[in-house]
Order: sequence, then structure tokens, then C-alpha cells
Amino acid sequence: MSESKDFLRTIVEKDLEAGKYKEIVTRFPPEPNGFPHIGHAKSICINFGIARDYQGHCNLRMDDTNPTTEDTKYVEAIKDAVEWLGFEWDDGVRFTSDYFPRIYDYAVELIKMGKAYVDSLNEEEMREYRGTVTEPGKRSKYALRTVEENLDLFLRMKKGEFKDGEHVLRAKIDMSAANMKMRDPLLYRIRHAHHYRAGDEWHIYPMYDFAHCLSDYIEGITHSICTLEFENNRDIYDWVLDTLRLKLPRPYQHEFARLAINYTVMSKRKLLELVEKGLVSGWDDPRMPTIAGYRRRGYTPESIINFCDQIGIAKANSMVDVAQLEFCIRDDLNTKVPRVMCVLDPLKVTIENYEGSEEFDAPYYPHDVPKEGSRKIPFSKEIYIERDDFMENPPKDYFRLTPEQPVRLRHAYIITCKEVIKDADGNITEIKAIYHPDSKSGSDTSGINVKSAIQWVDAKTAKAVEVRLYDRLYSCEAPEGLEDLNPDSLKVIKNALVEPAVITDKPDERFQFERQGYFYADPVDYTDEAPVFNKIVGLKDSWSKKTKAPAKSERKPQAKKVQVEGEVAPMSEHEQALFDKYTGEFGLNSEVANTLARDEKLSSFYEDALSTLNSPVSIANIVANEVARELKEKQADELLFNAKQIAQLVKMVDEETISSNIAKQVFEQMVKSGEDPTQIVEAKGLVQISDPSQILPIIDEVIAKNPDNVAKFKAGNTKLLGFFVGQVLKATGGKANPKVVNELVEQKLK
RNA sequence: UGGGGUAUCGCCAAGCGGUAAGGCCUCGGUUUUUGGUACCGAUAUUCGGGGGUUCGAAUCCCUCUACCCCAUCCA
Repeated sequence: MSESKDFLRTIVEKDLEAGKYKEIVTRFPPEPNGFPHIGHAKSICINFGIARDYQGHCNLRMDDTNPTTEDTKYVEAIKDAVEWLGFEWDDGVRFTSDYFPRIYDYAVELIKMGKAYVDSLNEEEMREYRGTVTEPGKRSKYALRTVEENLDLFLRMKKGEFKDGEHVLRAKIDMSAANMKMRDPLLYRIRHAHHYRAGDEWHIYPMYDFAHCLSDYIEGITHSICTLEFENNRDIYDWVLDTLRLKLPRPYQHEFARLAINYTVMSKRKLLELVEKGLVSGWDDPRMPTIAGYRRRGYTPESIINFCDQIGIAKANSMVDVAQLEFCIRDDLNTKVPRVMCVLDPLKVTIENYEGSEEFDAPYYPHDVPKEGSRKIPFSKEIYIERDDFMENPPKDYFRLTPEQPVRLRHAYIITCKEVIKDADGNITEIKAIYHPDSKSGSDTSGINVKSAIQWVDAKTAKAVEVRLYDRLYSCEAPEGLEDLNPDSLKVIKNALVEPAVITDKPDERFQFERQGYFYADPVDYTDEAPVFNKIVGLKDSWSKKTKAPAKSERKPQAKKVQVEGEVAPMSEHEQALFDKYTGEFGLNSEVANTLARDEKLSSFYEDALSTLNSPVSIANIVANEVARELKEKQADELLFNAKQIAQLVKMVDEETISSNIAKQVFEQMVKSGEDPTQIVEAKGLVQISDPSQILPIIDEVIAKNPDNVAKFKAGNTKLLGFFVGQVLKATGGKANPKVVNELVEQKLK
């Protein structure tokens, strides 16, 4: 759990404090038309996580309003995924389809209120009538139908008397709304289709915008959390619930940015395509970003939850680096799984001076993992090592076996290369070596220094296994289509060799194959006769990074972005006249004058205040900077304060009765209560303190309390001046004259 | 182009007028019979650009720019 709260939890806490809800209720509402992916995992963690954090609860709801795409197999997949992640829902799974009768009743209600009508335009006409983003739409003539006609038609739609597409039910909102979603959105459409749950009972199905808000309401959801692309839909959400005048409390929708990960596609459509075209083995192919895929790959629920926690929740569209996910699974498995040895690309080594056989007892866990357990590793004259772990002509920093450099066989002896055997083509086929009898692991008296220990297996006893090496499914960071698929995303090694204990003792289902990565016994294809391991993730490898570094100059040297300055709209004649007056006659700087002159509300407010107090610059500053904020979404007559009061406020600042700091506080208060500034100042005793003899002791106190920062300041960190001033100001409730404080602090610290 | 959003390190992300958190990545170093882990250290004088207000601005005001979403009888 990160220590800082995300914006959703901030909202929830505020609502709880305000007593808006007794209990927090969230929901995870997928449509059962595909397998859930890691983006859903994020949503699951958010919704179930918030419910857990605030002692509420979270429903699992199938948003199944479209009979043509949904299926029971997907609801099972969704349930599996949520359960596997470790979350629980109570009262069973919910289904929007269970609410169809109630949703239908609400639609009838809306018709009766004259807020919904049956439209009979065809699809094309409807699109034309909707207008465009810049041009308003126009309403269909069918909107004129009477309530009775609408009721009758809607009932007959329900009974199945019409063909698909003949009629729809629409909300009567506003065909010229700037938000396109509000141009009389569809509420119901006719679909003569079999619903996987509701069967053939319904001939009409509610649209998302109508069903979702009502389902939330029916379940008593308090916070309806969804992704950013639904921001425009929020207006309908609110419209439906408000228009129906439902009993409060009602849910509110909040949006967060969906998860995107580089080298990954997250669209259900594209994932479906991969499955249908057989480009992957199924929804649970270990390369798929589906929860089922990660699960089959060997990821743990903990690692995914931890990942969701680490990436945070915000509203900025972002692309998370897949390295972050990989870190999470390594981090989790590091402390959990046994270490064993496996050779993927075997190179035979014959130890010429060794006869017979023996067994080494080797712990499953390294010294820094506090877990018990060990196994026996057989050893004899013929072994296999990884082909990579021998080099005839090594680069400078190569730590492994070479003709000149001995190496330790992990948990066993040190060996030295004596001869390299090659085939006709010059490929190395075998190494002849000798071992050092006094170098046995744990009782080494040989005094030989080796730079590394490598994995190996005994030729006679090693087990052949299949290992599936998975790499990222796509080869480019922001993949779009099939052309971006990584052709090498799966490499199958049929005859990897693993030490026998892995198969015979089965100490776990996940392993670290030392120096290679984490692997998982495939839950589907693994058998005792033909074991199969999936590579979950490789170990961090600073060696290959070093050697392959030049190849990865992926990042283009990003040309410095040139900021294009757009043109500012010219002022009208009237605005220009004002601007000239403000800069000339009143002596305002051009920026403030510009702000004022261009805004009718501000300029009239300004002149109004000016008629009370002749202090053009000070008034202009406060109007352009503070009042402007309040006037952004309100009209002048909606404000609780007026121009005259602003003039009073400015007067106090001009006369130095209060500091500008206090003036801001007072202004806040005026915004909320409309009280006179003089009253506020009097009531709270906000008169400015400028007398050094009153301020000095406070400064001394602050300095005494922060010796570290004093030292830092004296060492040259002058930014800390602001810290000290802030502390002193805080101690005086903001009343100290900041200019004086600044000077005094500076003197004191010199 | 109307409307709705978003911009803080290579990637995420805190911050809500008073010292620019944290994680991932990267780079050094220590420990290590895994080139793993762990541990130490480095890495934003600056918050999309430009102005303004203020003793003090990532935070308030103005303005410009870039990106995302909306014109499915999908969700």
C-alpha cells in the first residue's frame, strides 16, 4: 500500500466525512464478452480494494445487456479471475439481466413523464439528425408522439411485434447539446436474440447508458468507478437518476485512466482476434495479458495485486513499462520458490580424472531466503553445462569457464578445461576437463579462485523436460495490429535437462532455475512422463545487458520539442479601448489589463469597485487574480460578495492593516459567507503584526526547533528561507508581516 | 472544428501557496559459491511553453501548445 492516497480514496473519504453515505458500496461491472485482462485486474483492485479499505462491500456484476456478444463461459472466466486474485463478493454474482423488469418499469416512468419517446427513424437518418460536433442536431418528428402512443408502442416493442431496428426508445434531452451523448440518447433497442441468461423472454434490451446507472442505483452503489472514456457519459448517468427523482442517496460516477502497458495490447477485440485466428493457443496462452494467461504463465495473484498497487490511480493517460510488472513477479517469487539447476542448451563435459559417482546435499534456498529444505544432486564423470557458460575466446569480463579459467560447478567441485572437442564444422561438441578433488563445495581447501559458479546436471540421472520460453508477444512498444507480433514470442526447448529432484520430489510447482529465471510447471500440459515448464520471467541479467548493450539504442535522441506559440485572438474595439485606458490612465501592467479588458464580467466588476475606492492597481490585481476564479462559472449577481466589499478589502491592504496573505484568507471567507471584510478581520483579530519585537521570539523558536535545516541553510541551501518564513507565518496564524519576517529571518540566519 | 479530459525524471506517481515524496528503469559501490537477492550511493535548481499576482508559485490568474475521449441501435 503506497502511503499517499489516490484521488478516488480522497473522494470516498470526503463523502464519508460529509455523511453522504452510511457505507461504501462499489462494484466491478464487466461485460461477459471476453476474458478479463490485467486492465480489469486494476479495476478489480480499485473497486474491491476501496470497499475493503473503508469497510464497505463490492459487488461483482455482469453488465450483460447485449445478448449478441455475451456468453456463460465468459462469466465463468470472470468469476475465476476475481476469485484467483483473492477477492470475495457477497450475495452471489449480480446480473444486469436480472434487473430487466425494473429497468423496463423505469423506462415506462420516463415515458409517462414525457421524458422519453419511441423513435422510428432508421439508423442512417438517426445519424444525420444527430448533427456533428460543431453543428447541432435536430429532433425527429416522432418525438411529437403522445405519451399514450409512446406507451403503446413501447409495450408492443416489448412484446416483440416489431422487427429489429424498427423502433427505439430515446430519452428526450437536447438535440443541440454540446455533449453529443446528450442528443436524445437511445435507451432501448429491439433485439430478437437469445440471451444467454434471460433466454427468449425479452425482445428489447436496454442500452448501457440506461442500464448501468439504474443497476448501480438498484444495488445501492455509492461510487460508480469507471474508465476515462465514460466521462462524456456521466451527464446521462446523472440525467437518468435525477430525472427519475429517485430516493436518495444515489451513486455518482468517477473516472480513472485505464491501464496500458508497453509491448501489450489490451483491447478485447484484438485479444479475441488473436484467439480466433489461432495466433495464440487460447485466452489462457501464457503470452496473453489476460488474467488466465498470467496465471498459466506462472504469475502469482500477489504479484499482480502488488503491481496494481504500485502503478497508482490517476486521470492521466499513461503507458506503464512492462519492466514494472516483471519486477513484481520476480520480487514475489524471490522469497518463495526453491532454486534448482536446469540446463537449457547442453554442452557435454567429461571429467577425465573422476570415477564412480556421489551425491551432494544442496539447500533449495539461498542464504538470504529464510526457508528450509534441501535435495540430493547426483554427480559423476559425465555432466552437461550450459553452452553459454564456456567460451574459447572470451571477452575481458567473462567470468565463466574458458581454456584458461576454471569455474565452480554449483554445489560441487571446481573444474578446469583441458581440451575442446569440435566437429567438422568447428562447432564445439564436448569439453574434456579435470576436477579438483579438494575443492568440494563447503569444504574447499584448494585455494583456487574462481569468478563464478555455474549450473550443471549429471548426464546419467538428469531428466529431459520440455521448457517453453516466452518472450513479449509484440515486438514494438505500442503495438497496433498483427504486423507488430513478435515472431519469437515462443521458443520451445524439447530436451532441456533438469536435476532429478525437481521431477521426483516435486518440492513446488514454481522454481528458480538458477541463473536463468523463474519457471512454472504448466498446469495443463505437464505430466510425470513428459514434464513441461513455462518460463515466467528471466532473472535480471547485468551480464547480457553489458554484452548486448550497443544493440539497444532503441531510444531516439528525441529532438527538443519546439513550442509553437499560437496566435491570440485580436481584441474588439471596445476591449482595446478599455485596455488602453487601463494601461495608460490607470497604470496597470499589460497582463492584468488584458485579463480585465477581455472579460466583460471582470471589467464591469473592476470599474464598480473602482467607484468606491480609487486604487486602480491594487483592485485590478485582486479582481484579475482572485475574483476571476469565482467569476469563471458564476455571474456577478450570484456571488455572495460585491465590488464594494472588495474595495474595502483592498483598502485594508493598501493601508497595511492586513497583509496580502491575510487578504487572501479574508477573501476566501467572503466567498463563502458574504460577510464584510472589516467584520471578518475584526472578528478574527487578523490585524497584521509588523513589530520586530513580537516577531523575533517566534523566529528564535523556529530556528531552535529546526537545527538540521539551519545547518543546511548555512551550507548554502538558500531555498530554505521559504521554509523558515513559512514556519514563522504559520506560528502567527499568518498575521506576521511577511516582508518583515523575511528580512528578520535572513538577518538571523546570516 | 464544438464539448469533455490530461500534462511533474527514461516509465509510473505524490504534491492542493512555504525544503520537488516514493516505486520501476539506469549508473556506480559493498556483500554473495546465482553476473540473482540484499544493502549503500548517484540521478528534476525545476513541474508542457510564455506572462502575471505574491515576501515566496508545480500549486492562484491570464494565455498559448501538445495529447486523449465523444457524432455504434457496443460497453
